[in-house]
Order: sequence, then C-alpha cells, then structure tokens
Amino acid sequence: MNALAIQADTVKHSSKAPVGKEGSVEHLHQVLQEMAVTFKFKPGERLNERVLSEQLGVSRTPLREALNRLTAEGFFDFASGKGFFCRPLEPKLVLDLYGLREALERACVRSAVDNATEQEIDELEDFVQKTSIAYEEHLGTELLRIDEYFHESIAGLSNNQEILRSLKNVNARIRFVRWVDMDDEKSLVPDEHLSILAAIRKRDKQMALKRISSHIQMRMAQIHANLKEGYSRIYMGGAA
Amino acid sequence: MNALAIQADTVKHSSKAPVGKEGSVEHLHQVLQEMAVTFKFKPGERLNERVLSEQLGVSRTPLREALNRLTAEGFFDFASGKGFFCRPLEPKLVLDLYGLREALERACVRSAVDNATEQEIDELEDFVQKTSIAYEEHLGTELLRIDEYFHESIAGLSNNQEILRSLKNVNARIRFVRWVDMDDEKSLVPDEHLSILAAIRKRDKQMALKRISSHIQMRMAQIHANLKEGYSRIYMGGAA
DNA sequence: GCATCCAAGACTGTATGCAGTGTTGTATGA
DNA sequence: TCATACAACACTGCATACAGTCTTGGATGC
Repeated sequence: MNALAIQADTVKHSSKAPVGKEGSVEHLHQVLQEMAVTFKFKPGERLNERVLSEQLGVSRTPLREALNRLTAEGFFDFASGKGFFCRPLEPKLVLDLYGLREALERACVRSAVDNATEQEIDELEDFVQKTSIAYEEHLGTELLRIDEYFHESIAGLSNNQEILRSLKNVNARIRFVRWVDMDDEKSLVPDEHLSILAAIRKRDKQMALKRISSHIQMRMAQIHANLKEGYSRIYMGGAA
Repeated sequence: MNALAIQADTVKHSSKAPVGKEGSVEHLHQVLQEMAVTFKFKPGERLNERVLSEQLGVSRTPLREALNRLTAEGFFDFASGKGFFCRPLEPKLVLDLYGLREALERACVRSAVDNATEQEIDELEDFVQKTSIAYEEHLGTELLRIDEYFHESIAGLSNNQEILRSLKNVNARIRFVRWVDMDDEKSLVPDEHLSILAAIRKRDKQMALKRISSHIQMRMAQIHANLKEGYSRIYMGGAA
C-alpha cells in the first residue's frame, strides 16, 4: 500500500462526520468506536443497551452486532449475562499496547530499511516537513492525525496488511492517551521523525531501530502523569 | 502470565469439546472459529445464515453476533448487503500473518532475554524435552498444540497481554497452514526450540533473535508447496 | 444495627417476522 | 447466439417480542 492509499484510509477513519451508510452496522461501529476512544463512557461502566440504542436511534440488534465487533477489537469488555462494559483505563493495559506498538513498528522499520524506495522516503520526508508547523502551533487533534499518519505510512512501507491492520487497531485504542500526551511540548517530534527516515535512507537498520524504539518509549515514559490528567478529563467530561 | 496459566488457556482453547455454556454466543464463536480454521467452508464461499443457523441449532441473531466477532478477528470477511464470507486462502495473506507473527515473537524474545528467570527457562526446557518424542512420532494435531504452546509460553514471558492476545489470534488464523506443514519431517524442531532457549539463557539477544526469526522463516519458506497441498485437502474435505 | 433472603423490576439473550435489497433465471430482442 | 431487461425468488438487515437471568431494594430475623 502506498502513502496515498494510507492517507485516504486514515482520513476516512478519523473523520468526524459519519462514514458509511446511515443506519448500517458499519456506521454504528465507527460512532461507538469514537465514543469508546474518547471515553464517552466511564472506564468500567456497564452499557445499557436499551438506553444506548434509543440514543443512537437504532434497535438493539445492530447495536449489539457493532458492540460484538468492537469487543473483539478490544474497545469494550463483555461478560455473558452481564452485557458490555467500557474498557478500564489501566496503566498496565496502556503499557502493553505501547509494547505491542513498538513490536509492530520495529518490524516495519526493519522492512523499510530493506525495501523502501528513495521515492517513498522522499514523500514521507516532504510530509513531515510540510506538517512540522502544526507541532509548533499545537494543533491538538490535528497533531495526532499527522503523527498517526506518519507512523502508519512507515507501516505501509512494510507492505504487510496484517501488521498495518494491527497497528491501526493499537493506535485507535491508545488514541485517548496520545491525545492527552499531545498537549505537552512536542515540537521536537518532527525532528525525531526525520532522523528515523534518515536512518532508513542510510539503510542503517540498527540505528533506525534504536531511534524508533526511543521515539516510542519516550512517550511511554510520560504515561503515568498523563493518565492522571486523562482521568480528570474523563470525569470532567472534557474528553471529546 | 506464567507457563501454567498459558497451558490451561491453550488446552481450553484448542479443546475439541464445546467450551462455554451450550447455546451461548461464546460457544458459537468457538465452533465457528474451528470451522473457519479447518476450512469447513471453502475459501471465498458466501455463508448462508439461515442454513447455517439451522445446522447449528440456533437462530440467526446469535449466529450473526458470533460472525461479527470472528470477522473483527480476521476469520471471516463481511460485505454490507452481501453477508459473511469465508476468508480466502491467499499466499499473500499467509505471508503477512507470518510476518506479523515474527514481529510479535521477536518482541517476546527481546523481552525474555531481559526478564525471563532461570526457573522459567528451566520449565520451558523441560517441556520441550518431555514433548520432543511427539515430533519423532509425527502426532499431527498434537504436534501443533505443543508447538503453539511453546511459542505462546515465550510470549507469556514478555508479560504483555496484548502481544500474547495478538499472537494467539495469529496462531489460530494460520493453524490450518501450520497443520499441513506439520506433516513434513519436523523432528529437528525441538532442537531449534532448545537453541532459542539456550540463547535466552545466555542473555544473547542478537543470537536469540536470529534463531527465532530463522525458526519462523524456515516454515514460511515451505508455504507455497504447503498451500498447494492445503487446497487439495480443503476440496477433498480432509481438513478436519 | 447488621446480615440475609426474597420478590419485583430491569436488563440481557434469543427467536421470529417483515421490509428492503441483491441475485438469478428466463424471456425477449438484436 | 449473445446481450439485456425484467420478474420471481432468496437472503440480508433490522425491529420487536418474549423468556430467562441478574440486580436491587425492602423486609425480616438475629
């Protein structure tokens, strides 16, 4: 998959406007995922299907189908006889997801060093440079989209749909934490991205791996503080 | 998660007897996953919900809920207005899944080199030695279970539930291919497993990574031939 | 005052029916 | 003979209804 294809998909995925046919399970799936990501539900909260279906203007049948998908994707928990629950926001879970993300991105970088063309690297470098202004201006959600796009483009270089798919899932599940994280000073992120690309261009696998891991782990280190902030946002209702 | 916990879960997961309460979506989920893994449906085949629900003795509602979960997990495809389809058995997909598996297992090995205790390594070594006889005797499905158990135990050493969860998903999705692969001469697999453990024990990260990748890629190299054999088994009905 | 048990209510789990849409086979015309 | 259009059928998508289970609040006994 080339960068363009990823972009189209990413934009579609993160668009605020409802995507897919109205009333379809696909649409419900996206709406509910968005609600889960932004913690429209409180962590651990039990979902009332009747109330929720009325809020969304559909019956319980398609609602449950969407919730079943999202549960399989890790956005909700399910207990037989009890129903669906908002997943808890546990530090351990976030760390595990970052660990998974690192595993996936390391594989992508390894593949990129071996297979990425100069043109693909050029395109990504252009993208980073064109969007670096956003980091300096602190554009919040826009930053997150740019950051996810960069990382998913690297994943696209691996030409492995399953790794890309898994990474997208992980990114969606940690989007809330990353969104909180984005409020910090992040103006050096573009430089880190460029240095990763530089290592890939030099075909220096060890250096590229070192930099991608460092890049991801640097964020991880700030998670505990961010989670505290995140909890307050959830319960102040500001997570939207 | 310790090795014992993994074993219990693995055994439960791969048990042939229906698990979970009869008639529940959990039960349906397992039955349908088993059917998908063994290609009880032909690749690309459209599923008739009415017929399938009658075969399974349930109504379409819980059937569709289970299929929605399995679709999110990658076992089926879904097209709005068309319904559910058995996933195709494409070489590219299998290669991608092996790539994902390698990414996950490399992360686990990296973690194991850093964190695994001598006792944990001892236990796994014992397991490999005790079960190596199965490889010499070609016990088919039993081999596969042993092999998955070993690799998922390594994953358990990483103490990362999300990586483990993802690996289990991948293993289930490539189980059919690996099952076909298991018919070949595999008596040297235990030695490979032991050499991976030896590298972990020596805390030699590069060596351990080299061996796990080599171990996985060696299987990948035989896939094309195996897929041919796999297709014939599917259409001869022997995939059970 | 506290624990326990029971009953009423609420909610989930599933079957069923209907509406809308996709599919397929046939007939007609070029 | 082949392409096309239409009609009958089949199947999916969804709403609704009912049955079974869990929750909860109150009452009773210690």
